[in-house]
Order: sequence, then C-alpha cells, then structure tokens
Amino acid sequence: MPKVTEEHRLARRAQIVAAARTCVIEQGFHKTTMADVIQESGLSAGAVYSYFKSKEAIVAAIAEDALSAIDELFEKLLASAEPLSPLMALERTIAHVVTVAEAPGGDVTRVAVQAWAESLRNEEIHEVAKGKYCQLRDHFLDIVRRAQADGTVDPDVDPLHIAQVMFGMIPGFVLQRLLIGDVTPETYSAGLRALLRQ
Amino acid sequence: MPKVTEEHRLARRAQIVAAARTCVIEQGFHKTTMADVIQESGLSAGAVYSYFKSKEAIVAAIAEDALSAIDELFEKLLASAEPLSPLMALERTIAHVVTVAEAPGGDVTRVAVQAWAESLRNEEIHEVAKGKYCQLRDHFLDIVRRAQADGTVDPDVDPLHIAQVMFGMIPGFVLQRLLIGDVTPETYSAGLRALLRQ
Amino acid sequence: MPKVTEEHRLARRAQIVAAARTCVIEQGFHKTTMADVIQESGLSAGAVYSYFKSKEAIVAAIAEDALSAIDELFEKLLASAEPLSPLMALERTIAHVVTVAEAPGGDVTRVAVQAWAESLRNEEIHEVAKGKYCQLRDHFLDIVRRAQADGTVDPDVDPLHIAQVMFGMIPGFVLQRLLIGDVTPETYSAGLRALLRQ
Amino acid sequence: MPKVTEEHRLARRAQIVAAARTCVIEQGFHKTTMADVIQESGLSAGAVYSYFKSKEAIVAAIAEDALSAIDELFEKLLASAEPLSPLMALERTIAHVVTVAEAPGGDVTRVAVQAWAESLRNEEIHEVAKGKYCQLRDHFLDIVRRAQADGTVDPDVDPLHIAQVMFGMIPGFVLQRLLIGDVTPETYSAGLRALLRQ
DNA sequence: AATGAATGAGACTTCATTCAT
DNA sequence: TATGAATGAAGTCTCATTCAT
Repeated sequence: MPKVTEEHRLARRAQIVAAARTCVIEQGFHKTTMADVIQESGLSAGAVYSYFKSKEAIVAAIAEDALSAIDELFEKLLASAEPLSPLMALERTIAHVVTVAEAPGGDVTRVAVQAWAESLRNEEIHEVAKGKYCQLRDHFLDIVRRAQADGTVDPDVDPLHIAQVMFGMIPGFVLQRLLIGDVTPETYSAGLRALLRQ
Repeated sequence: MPKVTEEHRLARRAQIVAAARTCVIEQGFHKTTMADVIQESGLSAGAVYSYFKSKEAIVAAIAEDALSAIDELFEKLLASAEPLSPLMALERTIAHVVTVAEAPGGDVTRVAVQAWAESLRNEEIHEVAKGKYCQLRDHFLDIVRRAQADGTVDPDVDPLHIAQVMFGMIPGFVLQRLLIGDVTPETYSAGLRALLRQ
Repeated sequence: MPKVTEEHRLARRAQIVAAARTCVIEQGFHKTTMADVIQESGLSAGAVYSYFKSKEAIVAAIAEDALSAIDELFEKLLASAEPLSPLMALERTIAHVVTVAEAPGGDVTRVAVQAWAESLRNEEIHEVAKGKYCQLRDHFLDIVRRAQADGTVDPDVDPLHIAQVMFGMIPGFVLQRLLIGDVTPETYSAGLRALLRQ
Repeated sequence: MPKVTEEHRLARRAQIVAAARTCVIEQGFHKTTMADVIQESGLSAGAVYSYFKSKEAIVAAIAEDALSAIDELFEKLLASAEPLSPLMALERTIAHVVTVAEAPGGDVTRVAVQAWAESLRNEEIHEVAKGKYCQLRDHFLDIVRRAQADGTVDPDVDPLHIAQVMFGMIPGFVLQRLLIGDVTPETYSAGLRALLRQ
C-alpha cells in the first residue's frame, strides 16, 4: 500500500522529464547538469534520484520521448483506411513535425538531434533510435506498397528502397528548420510537388 | 626559417586535429577529454594548447572540417560544364558521402552528426554549419535553375523550395546509414529513380 | 496492555538489531546503510527511528551485543565451584568462541572485530569495549589467583600480568580464524598444551 | 624523460600516504574523507588522484603498510643466527610493536586494527592481511622448529599449532594496549614468564 | 502510530587549463 | 620552447534523517 498513488509517481516522473527536457533543449545533453535538472524540476536531488537511477537514465527517457514524438502522431494520422499517396504522406509528416516542434514544452526536434549524436556512442540510445526509426520507416513502407498496388509507383522497385528515400527526407527538413530556418511545410510541399512523380 | 616553421606548425595542427577527430568519432565531443586528444596526438598538453587556445577551438576546427567534407568534393564533381539533372546530382552526392565516410582517418559523417547537435547550443558552430549547408544547398539551387531552364523541372516553382527538398535528402541518408545501416548509394538510387520525375 | 506493548517493543527492537547485525556481518558498520537495515528488518524508516534515535545507536547496540557474547557464556561456564587451571580456562573460552561464532544469526566475532576498529574513534563504543573486556579479563584474574593459591602458578608474579597474557590469546584466535581460517579449538589446545606450564 | 624524478614521485606518494595515515589514525578509514586527506597532504585533489586512482587505493596502501610494520622489523630482529626461544621471540616482538606504535608518524597499530575490520569485507585487503600474517607466523614457526630440535619444546606437537598460539598473542597485546591501556612489554613479559614453559 | 517520500549536505572523482622548470 | 605535474571548480550521486499524511 504505497503512501502515494501510482498517479502521483507518474506525475513526478513526468515533472522530472519535463524539467530535464527544458534543460536539454537549451543546453544539450552534456552541458545539462543534474543540478540544472534538479533546480528546474523544483525537487530535491534525492527525489530526482528516487525516480531515475542516474543522469543517463533521464537522458535515455528524454531521448526515447523525442524519438517517439514523430511516430506517435504518425500512426494516428496515417493509419486511416483511405490510401495515402507518398507525396501526401510526406506532406502530412512534415506538417506533423512542425506541430510537434511548436507544441508547448519545447521543441522536441532539438532533443531528437541530440539523440542522433548520442546514438553514435551510447548503445542503449542507439537501439531505441534504430527501433523507433525502423518503425516509422515501416509506415512509409506500407504506403509505398499500397501505391505499388495502385500502380502509382513502379512495382518493380524494392519498396524498402523507396521507403528509405521517403523517410530520409524528414531529418533533412528537421535540420534545415533548426540550422537554417527557412523551411516550412509549405516550401517543402512545393518542392516535393515539383520533384516527385504523382 | 619561417617557411619550415610555418609548415611545421601546419603539420602539428593537422596532427592535433586528426587525433581529436579520431577521439570524437569514437566518443563524441563531450566524452572526448583533452587528455585523450593529448595522448592520441603524441604531443604534450602545453604543445596542444599552443596550437589551440581551448578544447572548444579544437571542436570547432573538427566540426568545420566535417561540415565541409561533403561540399568540398561536391564542388569538384558538379562544377563541370555539362548540366546535371537533379536526380544525377543527388546520386553523385550520396556516392560522395559514402566515399568520404569510408576514407581513411575515420568516418567524418559521425563528426557531422555531432556538429548538428552542437550547433543547437554553440553559436560559433551554428554559424559554420549554417554557412556550409547554405553553400551546399546553393549548388543544388544552380542545378534546379538549369533544369528549369531546360524545361525538365516546372519553372513556376520557387527553385529554393526544390533545392531545400534535394538538400534535405542528404542528412536522411547519412542518418540511416549510421543508425540503421541498410542504405547504400544503390538502394537510394533505386528509390530516387522510382520516386522522382525525370 | 503495558505488558504486551513492552514485549512488543522489545521484540521489535530485537528484530531491528538482528537485521542490522546481518547487514553488518556482511558489509561492516560503514557500508551498511539505514536503507539496508530498514529493508532487512521489514519495518519502515519511521518505525526503525522510533526504536533507535540514530544509526549510531544501532551500531552501539550491535557492538555491545557482540562484545558481550564471549563473556556471557564465560560466566556460565567458569563460574562453577571447581577450580579451573589457566590452560583449561583458555581451552573452554576458545571452544566457546567457536560455538558463539557458529550460532545461527551470523558470526558475531565479525561484529566484534568491527567494534574493535570502531572503538578507536567512537568513545561510546570504546567505553563499552573496555568495560566488557576488563570484565572478561577479571575472570581470568580470578582463575590466576586460585592457581597461585594452589601453587600451580608462581605467586610472586602480579596476577594481572598473567591475566593480560591469557586474555590476550583470545583476539589472536578470533583473528586467525577469520583471516587465515586454519585455527580450531583443537589446534589451539595442542599449541597451548605444548607451550604452557601445567 | 619525466620532468620530475622518480624520487620526487615517491616522495609525493609518501606524502599522501602519510597524510592519509594521520587522518585514518584519528578517524578511521570510513570517516576519513578525501577532502581530509587532500587538506592534510597540502596537495590538490587532482594531484592526489594522479598518484592514487581512488580512495580505496589509498586505503589499501595504508593498510598494507600497517600490516607490514610488525613483520618488517621482525625479520631484522629475529633473523640472527643465534637460536631464539619462543619466550624471547615473543618478548622481542611485543617490544617491537610498541617501538613501532610510538614511532613518529602516528600509531600504526591503530591502522592495523582498522585493516582487520576492513579485511572482512574487502577481498584485496583480506589477501594482504592474510599474506602478511602468514609470513609473520612463519617466523614463529621457524623458531618453534628450532626449539623442538633443541628439545626445549615437545617435538611431538605440530609446530604450526604452537606458532598459531604464539602469533595469537600479538593481536591481544595490541588490542589491550589500545582499548585498555595497561599493558606494556614489561607486564606482558612477566605474564609470559609465569605462564610459559622455558 | 506508522509510513515512506522527500530532503540536502556532503562524499568521491574528473578534467580543462596553467605555469614553473 | 616544450613539458607535464599540478590546480580546483564543478560534476554525479548517496544516505541519515524528517515529517506530512
């Protein structure tokens, strides 16, 4: 019989993750200190460490959140019955990226970029990233297969290769948005429509 | 005296950058310590600090190198007189990415991903990244303009938007190659050829 | 009511001491955390603190127990009417040490060694240790005096000095048993019989 | 070509060990903090950690020193050609213990008692303690064998058992000296002469 | 009375940088 | 000029104890 409800525990955990995310968005994983997270969360060091056993665990939690963010809503948006052309799927994904990025709580795409870098030297995060992105890519794979069935896309090309290229357009949008700042769903749509077969 | 000394200085500098790159490829910017770089370079702490005033300066040097790597050869490859279709330009760029990544001295694309993350909190690296990537994107812009002049690409679409999408395919290739590992210039070519108007 | 409650209190106290002893035998005083004791006892933090005002108080209680262990049974064994030679007294004491050490609840001699170390910087435990060991030594003193009266031992030597040497054989047995492991009451008896006048 | 001599390094190391020993004598292994050792040594944290990789390593070094202290001089004292009776060997050992204990630099017997306790939960220190004490006991074993050859000691008793009892008298002296304080080489000699066959 | 979540001082250790030699 | 030992601020994490519920 815990003194506090499971609800309370989850709320505290979320509070810590939110605080940590805020810090990471501003300073990155490595410049964010536990003292920053503790202060931002409004809890004590001991409290934070009773929810996460180490800084690494917090980083992993935030990274997983950020890597899931796109796919989470992707499922909702694209899992509808009506077939979606590759172009429309990309347009909706890009639009969703911006929605998620501009949601309150800070731009998670900044955390995702951190997670990409971290994946290169942290096997745990690498596994998460690989898993999440394969899952996301599989959604594009479904769309490609439907389009091949429709005859909209050449059925003789391996659909995985097409899904690779489709998925591969997302990080480039995220990166241009963060580093250069002149891309929007509208500019990307225009470019896509000019470049892609339809 | 000045000539030899200057050469010597440059050689030393390159030696330090190479050592630091090796460390960064394995451990990332933040887990790489100056002690690591000093050991790997075979120089003394004092020597290293006489060439770079801080760790941050070394990081900036490596980041700049890595962010330039793609564009450097891009210029050589694409600055030829004959017009290049968007598809071919992308194919050559992707092929070049892999060439550079597999060159001796370690996979610079790993450093580039580190640099993306670092750009988000380090204004100096941000400026470099933005500059290098705008420059690279401008090359795509040229190609798009020529294609619009040829009538191969719709002339009514803002060529920048098309260049954005083209440029935006590169980071996605790099990322899938590092995180998932199942993309090659050949799979990407197949996907591009299926997806793009020609 | 008071009777039952008092019994209850004593049982709880014993439960805590037993739990703490288990921890201390495994990890020593300092590596044992209150969290360990709380978990091992099956009580809550608040409960444990309602029986002992601090970790130090628990440590003191265990130390006192361990330092008393030898003497407790010593009294029973040696307080008989018949005179005991120094040799026999030592043999019985050594035998008793092993009995106590092998009793269920864990080897208290391990706690005693911890208490020796702790005595050097904790005045409270020092007082307890000094008191218990003087008391134990006094039993040897009685035996020496009887032996001097019998003429078995030289009456011209200060009996305290003889008791010091007799008492001084016990820690060496305990230590060799714990650190080296090749001493038993039998090997010690053989050594004593060869070495001591009888 | 190190910038500092080996001599210098050894001196620094000794400086740290001496500082740590001072702290440990006052406060024990666990209450001694690295900050204490750093302050007492007059060096910086970084300097201390460049000579010892952890607090545990310093503790091990001090423990080894303390456990060796008795045996070191034991060898010098007893390795003479002339045969030494068990009684004389014990007397000289006890005298040596006091000499060592009263040497400048602090009473190492206090450290030895700490090491006994630490041996029970630290396998590295346990191995050192076991090794050193077996070595010391072997010296008593030699003496016993000579005495058996002389006919001074019963040749039918296992000499190891006799050495166990002889060795076993030393910790008891050390402990009474530290905890009770009324033993001296003279009182112990008197007791030994009254108790032992000669 | 009992619980156990929360506190926060303080422990150990690292590492970018300097400067006496 | 080059060296690398030394610095010390700052980082991560622990744990004895308390007190709101």
